Amino acid sequence: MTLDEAWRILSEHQFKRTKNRETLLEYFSEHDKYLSAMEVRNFMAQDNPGISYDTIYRNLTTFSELGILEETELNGERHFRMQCDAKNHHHHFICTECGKTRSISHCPMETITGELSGYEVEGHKFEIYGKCPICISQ
Amino acid sequence: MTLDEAWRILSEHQFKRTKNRETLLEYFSEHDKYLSAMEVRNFMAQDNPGISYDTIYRNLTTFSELGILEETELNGERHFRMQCDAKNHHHHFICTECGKTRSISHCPMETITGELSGYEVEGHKFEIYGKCPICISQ
DNA sequence: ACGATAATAGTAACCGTTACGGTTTGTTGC
DNA sequence: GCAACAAACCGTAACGGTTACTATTATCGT
Repeated sequence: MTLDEAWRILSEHQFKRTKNRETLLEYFSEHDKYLSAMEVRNFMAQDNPGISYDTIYRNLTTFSELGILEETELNGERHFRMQCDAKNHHHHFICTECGKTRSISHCPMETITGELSGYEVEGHKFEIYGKCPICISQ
Repeated sequence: MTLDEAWRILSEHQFKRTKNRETLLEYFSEHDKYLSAMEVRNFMAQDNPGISYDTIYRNLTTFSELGILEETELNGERHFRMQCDAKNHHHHFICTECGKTRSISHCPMETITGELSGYEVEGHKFEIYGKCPICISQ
């Protein structure tokens, strides 16, 4: 997702354009990986040393709900990344070393819904963990 | 997994048979669902009102490492259930209403490893969330 | 039954997250 | 551009699940 798309979604929902949100989106647009709330906070504190946790978490949660960010839980902490392809449903390989991700086009749900007749499927999570080629060679 | 199998694994690893562990295993053997650490604590407190968090978490972690329990993270809390089939790799549908689970035999990794040449896969998570037939009809 | 050592109780610290009251900032209509 | 209103923010404290520590107790091989 581009910055322009993100800002369009925000303005459509009457969210204001603030310096904090600019910094936050800029940070995510430059990283192709899941980032913890603390990593986000540390980056934003460079521009704005007194930034509040309230601001960090409120915006991360809002952006996640709007589909601007993707969220997942790694090691008991909330992690976020820029929504990479809102149109096409997909999953991720996540490098446990550097955190970088790689999209997986295949979705297992296609072949499974038949196995769950009588059940109401609301969602699913499919993530693969391991080492990416760069981290393997180091 | 049966209680006997669990105790065999424990004794093989020189873990002692204690009242707390008996209560804990009994509780899991009677529930076909993921239970939070707090649910476990509340149950065990009936027998042993002064039970320590240390005891709860140490045993849950130990049992999980030994493969007696399965562990997953739901809503930011650690949840555990009796290992249902240690031999055959499988995944779960998890009812978001009652917490009960249903095994899914199909594993998506079989069809995906080819897509990840150059990557070192260490693990994966595949969970389906929704409502089970019983909760739908209520 | 004894002694070595694992297991536990009681309690406090830890850490990521959430919540709150008061202040500042962005936007909208003039 | 300015006022007014609501949204967004800061500073800080509370919260909840988890982890850690020390002294005490229980288990098990001998």
